[in-house]
Amino acid sequence: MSTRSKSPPTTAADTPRRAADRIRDTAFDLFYREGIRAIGVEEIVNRAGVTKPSLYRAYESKDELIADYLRDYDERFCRSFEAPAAEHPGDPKGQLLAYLDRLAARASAEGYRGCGLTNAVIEYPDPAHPAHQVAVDSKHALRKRLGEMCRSMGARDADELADSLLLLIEGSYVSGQAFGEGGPARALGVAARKLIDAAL
Amino acid sequence: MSTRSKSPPTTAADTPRRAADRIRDTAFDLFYREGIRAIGVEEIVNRAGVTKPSLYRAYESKDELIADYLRDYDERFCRSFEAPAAEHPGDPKGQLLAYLDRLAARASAEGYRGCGLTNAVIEYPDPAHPAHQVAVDSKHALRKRLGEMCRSMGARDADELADSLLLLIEGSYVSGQAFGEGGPARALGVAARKLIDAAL
DNA sequence: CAGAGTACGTACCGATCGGTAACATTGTCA
DNA sequence: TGACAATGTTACCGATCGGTACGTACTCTG
Repeated sequence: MSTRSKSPPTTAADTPRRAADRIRDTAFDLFYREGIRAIGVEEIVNRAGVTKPSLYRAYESKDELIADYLRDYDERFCRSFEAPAAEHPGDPKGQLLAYLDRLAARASAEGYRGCGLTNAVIEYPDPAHPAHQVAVDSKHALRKRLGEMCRSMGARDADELADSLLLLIEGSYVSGQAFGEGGPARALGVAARKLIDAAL
Repeated sequence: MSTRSKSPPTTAADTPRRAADRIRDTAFDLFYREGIRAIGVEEIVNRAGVTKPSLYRAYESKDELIADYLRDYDERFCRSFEAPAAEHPGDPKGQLLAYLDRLAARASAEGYRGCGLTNAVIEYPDPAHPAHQVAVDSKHALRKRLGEMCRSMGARDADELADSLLLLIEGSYVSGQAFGEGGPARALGVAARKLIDAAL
């Protein structure tokens, strides 16, 4: 992460930190929870307890900050997606289901805000916008990764199974936001298992 | 512009029309294609060839216009969702699959922009915002309707099947935007058929 | 201690946002 | 003809948008 500290001899690990770090963390939180277009740079710096020039010293534009937020989101997503690998070594089906089950729980709980990358694609439909590009790249990587997992679990039409699962996953992201607690994402686990088992 | 005077209830169904109607049509198009937050009232009236006061004579605020757009969208959606009923009378499964197949085709084509209601939920995560409310109400209605259809086709756990299908549908909406042509929505039809058949 | 460099804040910019007031113009119908 | 409703015209409002010129405080080094 960003603990390249060479100078903070103090125990700065709680609140103070560098301005750029506070901006990044605050932007991450606000962009994710409230939406990117809904949040102005002014609000970010206010909540971060810094000032605008500090933001523009670290990022050359708001779009750059947005792109950085999305790259950060993608990184965290990848970690959380691959995390179950350790618990289920050599068991791609188990790994995938572990992620899916945790997703189902989060997505059918109150206050869920879906996937920041998916949301970004919708907020920025213009393919030329950096936010759109970063988010779409991430989605392509996910699709590919899903295909590999399905292939390595010996599915008949691995790509088709992967796409079906991707639809269920993306569906969970967005319907979690529309339905809140007890939303349709509760069906994610069983549906995925049915599709996987039918393809093995 | 060029059309000489003759605005009464003549055959004018092309361009002139009432200002309020042009505003509504233009807003529909722009909100859907570009996103709601991305479009200002100025751009709407410019493209509609009218002026701002005309907009504010027809709608008391931009939020009102947004809500009206979403109600309009919901109306059209319901029509397109129920349309297959005529072609498949007394066959809920056939009706549902007919809608799904058409959705799969649209959602895996270039330039698809998903569901305006789903997009609105993401653009306006605040449950107090009218846009959020209209969109969420529509989604609840869809979930209910899906449940009825699954029940009337004799599914074992109709609500669970309905939720699974809803995940696939919403997944198609959003991933259509991220992947464009040849996206995962092409798997919608087969996945839905597998889940339905497994539940009958 | 001097000076350099880093890190940050104060105050401001022009543009655009959603929204409005006041008035002129038009076409329709009686 | 004359009244009315609908629309356009122009100019404006305060707030907020993304972005910046410039001054200041700290700290590290010599």
